[in-house]
Amino acid sequence: MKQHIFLTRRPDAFPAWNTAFPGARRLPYPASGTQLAKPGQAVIWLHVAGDKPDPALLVQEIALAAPGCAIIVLSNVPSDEEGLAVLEAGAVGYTNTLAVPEVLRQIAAVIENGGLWVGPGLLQRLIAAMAANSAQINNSHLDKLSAREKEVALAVAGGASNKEIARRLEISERTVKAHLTAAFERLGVRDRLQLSLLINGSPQTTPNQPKTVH
Amino acid sequence: MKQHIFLTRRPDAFPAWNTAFPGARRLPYPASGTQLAKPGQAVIWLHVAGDKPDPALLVQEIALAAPGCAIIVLSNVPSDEEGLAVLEAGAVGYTNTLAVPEVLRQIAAVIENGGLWVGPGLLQRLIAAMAANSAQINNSHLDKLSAREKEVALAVAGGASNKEIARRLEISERTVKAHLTAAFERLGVRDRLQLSLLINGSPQTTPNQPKTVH
DNA sequence: CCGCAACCTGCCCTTTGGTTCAATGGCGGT
DNA sequence: ACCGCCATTGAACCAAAGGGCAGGTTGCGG
Repeated sequence: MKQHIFLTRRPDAFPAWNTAFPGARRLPYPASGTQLAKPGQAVIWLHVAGDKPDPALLVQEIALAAPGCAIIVLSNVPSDEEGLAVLEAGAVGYTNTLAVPEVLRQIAAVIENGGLWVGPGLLQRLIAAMAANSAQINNSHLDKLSAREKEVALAVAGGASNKEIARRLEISERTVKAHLTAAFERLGVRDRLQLSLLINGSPQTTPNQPKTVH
Repeated sequence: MKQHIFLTRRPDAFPAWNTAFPGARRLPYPASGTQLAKPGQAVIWLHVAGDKPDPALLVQEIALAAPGCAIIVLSNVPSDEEGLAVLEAGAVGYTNTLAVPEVLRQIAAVIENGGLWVGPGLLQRLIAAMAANSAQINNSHLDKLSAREKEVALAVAGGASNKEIARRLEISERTVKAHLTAAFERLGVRDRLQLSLLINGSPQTTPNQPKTVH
């Protein structure tokens, strides 16, 4: 079992930590440049209260002061944004300051096995976002279009005007319009802007009324 | 401790599972419509070998057969895509079939505390993707616009027409156009479509000639 | 008070986008 | 040969977008 170190500005509170790890040390934030722990020999629990020192920056500093040590952030007011920021900065865990000892030990166990600990809420958001992301990559909408319609639709999704597309494909502007009208119909959108949102995979696409099919 | 059930097509292998959970049952895949476990009373470990039955669909079926039960997917050939798919489908864990008993117990503990278990590799990818995503949300372009211009710009980026925006903001359509003209000018774009691409953070935005400023 | 920026609007105009009603020709399947 | 799908186009038309000109209000800092 590695050495556990709690970093906090208020060294007098939070008995849950002592309960979870009786042998842990409890320290104030270290000064920049100091050595906090032997490389890789400790687990750092970082308590952040507000956003006065940017939590993400703090994590990066601590990482320098204790190279190779796992850093877990405990936040008084956890938010998905903050969690994302600290994890991006290199933390391996993010949870509420008020977590009960059992959960703290749980997290420690996961971290010591090389895992990352993320709260269910944030994780759900991550998964949803990622799924939406991959959905927009192999975006099946284009399969509904004919070869030529696809070309035109992609050009529109890139921001081109009808005239530009006509020049690029060496067809008349009228034909561009014809392909577009067909594409709108097939994809159930109203105009080129919504076509673009659909193809580019906008976060929140308004699901238009699909217009009576015939 | 809840009942653990292993679902696999090959009921003869994987002694690690028995080691981790000596009292666990081991069953073949259930037929559609059958009741697999009492609602919420079990943890289902689902072993998937290839992608013959789509793992995600399988998860959804199992979820019906054992409502309220946590489902953890064990994959012979884990991949980020597969992990993402099964988590999206409702699984609460995803790991390698070859996980050692200690890790299996670890996962079980996390799941029983209401957590989700995701391998570090996938999690890292999720975080990176999410970070990229949020970066494009608070994109600095909007800061160049006035409060009102920002509102209409966002509406346009969502696919709204001038008429709709006018109604929503309770201003005349002419004013909407005025705000838009100003926004185009400030952001150096030509029309609403390119505005949308800029704000929604299109992958490859054609960086238009910024039109001689004056 | 004056200048300035933001916000709001009407009138009128041009350009672009989108549709309706056509028609022509190729190509593959029945 | 015929049908369906696709690509192409013209003429005409209407709606939407975009912008020039002109004019208002409000609020804020010098």
